[in-house]
Amino acid sequence: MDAGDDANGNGGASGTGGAGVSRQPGRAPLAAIAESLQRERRRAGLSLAEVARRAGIAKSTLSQLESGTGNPSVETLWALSVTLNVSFAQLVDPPRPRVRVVRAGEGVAFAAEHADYVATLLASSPPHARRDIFLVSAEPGTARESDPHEPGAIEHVVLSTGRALVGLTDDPVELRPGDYIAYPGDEPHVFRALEPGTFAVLVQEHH
Amino acid sequence: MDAGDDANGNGGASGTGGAGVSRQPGRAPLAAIAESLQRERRRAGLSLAEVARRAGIAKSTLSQLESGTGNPSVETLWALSVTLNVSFAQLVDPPRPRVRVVRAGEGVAFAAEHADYVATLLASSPPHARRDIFLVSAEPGTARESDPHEPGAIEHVVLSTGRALVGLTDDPVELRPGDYIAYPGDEPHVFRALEPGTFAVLVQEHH
DNA sequence: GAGGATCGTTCGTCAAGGCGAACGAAACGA
DNA sequence: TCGTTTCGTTCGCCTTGACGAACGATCCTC
Repeated sequence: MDAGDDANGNGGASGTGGAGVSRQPGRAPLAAIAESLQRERRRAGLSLAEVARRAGIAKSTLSQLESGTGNPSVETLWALSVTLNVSFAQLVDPPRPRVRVVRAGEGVAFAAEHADYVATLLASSPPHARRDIFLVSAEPGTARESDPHEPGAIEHVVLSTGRALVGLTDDPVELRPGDYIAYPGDEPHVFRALEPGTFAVLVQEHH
Repeated sequence: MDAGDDANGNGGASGTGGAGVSRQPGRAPLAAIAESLQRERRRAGLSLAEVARRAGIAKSTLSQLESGTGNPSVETLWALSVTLNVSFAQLVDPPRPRVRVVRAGEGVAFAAEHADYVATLLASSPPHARRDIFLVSAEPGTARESDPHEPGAIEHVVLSTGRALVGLTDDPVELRPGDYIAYPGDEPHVFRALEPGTFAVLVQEHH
């Protein structure tokens, strides 16, 4: 991984973890951490000093970590994971190849259920790519509640204009233009426009 | 760009979390680790001394960790996760739904090579699913030309506000709010804002 | 109650993590 | 060529994690 992702993902841990759990390699994956740190930093196009500054650690420390020397504390690694926008688990867990199966016949059939909610499919996922991109146009009124999708699904929303309450039904977040949110698509979630002319970009990932 | 991310991640949460970006729990979850350690140990019905012995660490150390004091190194936590048969991620991440929010203006801003172009990484891709989501903020002026990425890469752009010329360098297309374009990322492409305050959502896929 | 065994915490010591500063290497420009 | 800037590594110093031993508390049995 890069990193991240998890956005979903991996979420967690869970996810990941899951798997990983049980049999972990006896040795702590310091080398893997070193690799991940450097890869993610380069990926972001940042210098060692810059990342260290943002994470609030010494660049000498980061240098040692990237070279595989050292055994970082949880706080140090956490700060780096936050700065690099990578899930903590992903830094530590050896990136295992995950084979995912997309079952035949699966597909998110999408239709606007409510008049005050319109989603336009911009890019549909080919058989093996698993992401759909929607442009969502919504007006204040009924919220659009979605039943959970397949396990592991993740949704990303970037609000373009207006205001909206988005996220898990339990705990929605108010978004303003430019705000971004990601949440597990396999739990009940909601999209409720708070202003007329609310637009958003929705990226759905299925696994 | 790419980056990673997790944006979503879960988060980072998952772990990681997030990153800097967003606000994950800014603080390292030492309290959560403490709780998890004790819960898992009790679940296994083992004494503190026994777990310490199996993990090869001092029981005093484990005692402190379970009390929330201390900031364990990766090796120490790893040894405990193996002994308790719990994924490392699970120890660190509180097993909760991960919702990640990146507010406008937050996030890892990619510095733009040009002053009039800023891309913010919202979600980065995991190792095998590769997609990065960026919020692009651009001002009229120099165009932002990108060198080709890996073969097979595809970019999707949804314009939120303003106007922009987007697409292959040879044949860019003028986008208005709500417009969408997709083009091969492995050919030279360009993003040129035509109005001040132009925002767009960029989804990169690599293969 | 005294003795023993087990539990988890606290204390003193030592090694290692983390830091700032200095250093060499490489890339520009004058 | 020299000076400047930026990169990443290396070098002492100090703080802190980790250890082992001792300690009080609890729960037994005799």
